[in-house]
Amino acid sequence: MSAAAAAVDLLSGRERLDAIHREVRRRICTLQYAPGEALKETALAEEFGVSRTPMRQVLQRLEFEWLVESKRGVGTLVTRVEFDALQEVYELRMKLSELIGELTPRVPTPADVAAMERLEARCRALRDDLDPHAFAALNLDFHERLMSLVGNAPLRETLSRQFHRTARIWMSWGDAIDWAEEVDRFEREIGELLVALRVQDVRSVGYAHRNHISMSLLRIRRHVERSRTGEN
Amino acid sequence: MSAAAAAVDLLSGRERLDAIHREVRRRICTLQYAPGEALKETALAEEFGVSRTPMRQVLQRLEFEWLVESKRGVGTLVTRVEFDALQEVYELRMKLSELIGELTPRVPTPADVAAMERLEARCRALRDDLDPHAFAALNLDFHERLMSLVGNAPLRETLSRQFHRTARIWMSWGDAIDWAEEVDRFEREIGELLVALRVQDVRSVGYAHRNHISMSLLRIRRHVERSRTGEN
DNA sequence: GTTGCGTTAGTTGTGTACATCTGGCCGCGA
DNA sequence: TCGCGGCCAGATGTACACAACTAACGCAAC
Repeated sequence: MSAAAAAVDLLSGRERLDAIHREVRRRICTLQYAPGEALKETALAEEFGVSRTPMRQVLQRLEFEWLVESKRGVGTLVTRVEFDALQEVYELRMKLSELIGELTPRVPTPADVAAMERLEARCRALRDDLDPHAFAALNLDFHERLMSLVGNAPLRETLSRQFHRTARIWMSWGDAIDWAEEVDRFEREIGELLVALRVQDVRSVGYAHRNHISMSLLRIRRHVERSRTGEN
Repeated sequence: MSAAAAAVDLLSGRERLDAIHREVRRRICTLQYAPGEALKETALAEEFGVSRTPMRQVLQRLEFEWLVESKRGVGTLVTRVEFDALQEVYELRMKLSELIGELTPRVPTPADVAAMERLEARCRALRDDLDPHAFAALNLDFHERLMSLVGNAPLRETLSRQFHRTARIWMSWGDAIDWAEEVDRFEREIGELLVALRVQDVRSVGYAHRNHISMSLLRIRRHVERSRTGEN
């Protein structure tokens, strides 16, 4: 068992499986596990100090979330991020984000504002110290904060599911991405959301988030088209 | 192994698990398994001719869909349908239904119209021969047909997930429901959808479906409030 | 050099024994 | 008669051995 997995060893039953699931999902979404990479049940089980049986439960759950794909005799492959499939996810995420403020959201508290301000500070710190993994981690934490405002549980679950499916798309470009610009845009999104949060206008939070998803999609599409014409 | 499960015995691997999953889900949604009932892994595994291991995979999948809940030492309980939780699902389903025609739907074909007309005929036949189980089965088939029009795969998956979660609510009322009226309403919904289908207007299909979900929610709410005041 | 095939190491899928826990039953005592 | 507490049948959770399958490697024939 590894040191990183020692923390989850204290937990038992369902909580332990949830912790392992979150950890593996985080590794996938931060590209610690590369797309196409084969995860081995035995190795993961040993690392987390469990047998293959519960480990397989976790991987099956990740398969439902479209993050891995088990192939008999081969391994459990981390899914590749393909723009054509993810475009549909983006379109759905845009529509779902509008619903954040429409379906009985939770009223923002000063604690929410403070937490978002901390995220803003972390984002600012990234401008001078670029680190794709740290950027991805910030993105995940930001998402979790945003989700805490969603009062409708099924909507929250659906949003999270679709978010994690697309979370890796930024990381998969390698050096073709202008990180400074991305960090800048992200900081601006957090800033916009803070304005809406301070006046407790969750509807505007949802719309602002939708706009940023929309702009992300446009940038991704431009990038894909450029690289495709470049190949031809 | 039972006779009903002999059909799935020919399949192998993932297809077999999918078939078992659909069958158990159908039994839950048609109230063949009552809410609160304890399903036993061993009994189900024996019936479907598999061991506990793959049977547990199916049940875990049903747990993700909120249709069952595994409790150690007790059994795998079919979840109860509680209005307060399902109200959120209904609100999300209404919004999602509007998206059916907005997110690149498939263009309806004459085959779609014909299939929907067959469903209409089945519904008409139910008026004279009331059978809650047959009504539920019709509802499931209708849903599947409707979903075939949804071009956006993540939306289709989300809609199905939330539909199955609420599919049992009609059945759980027992004799308090006016079946003739429900069948009548359902036939009218199919009729409205047919009008839109014939002119290939999927957007109207989505909106009509949303309206019927909305009216369903109102009727359910009235029913719940009436029964609650009756209890006090 | 290239193509084809048999072998094999290694992976996921399945079956099964055992560990752990739960809820009800039974019996004892007040 | 009621209440409490230990016992136990039976359920899910876990570990592990084995089956089934895949891809790559080596070798032989052309």
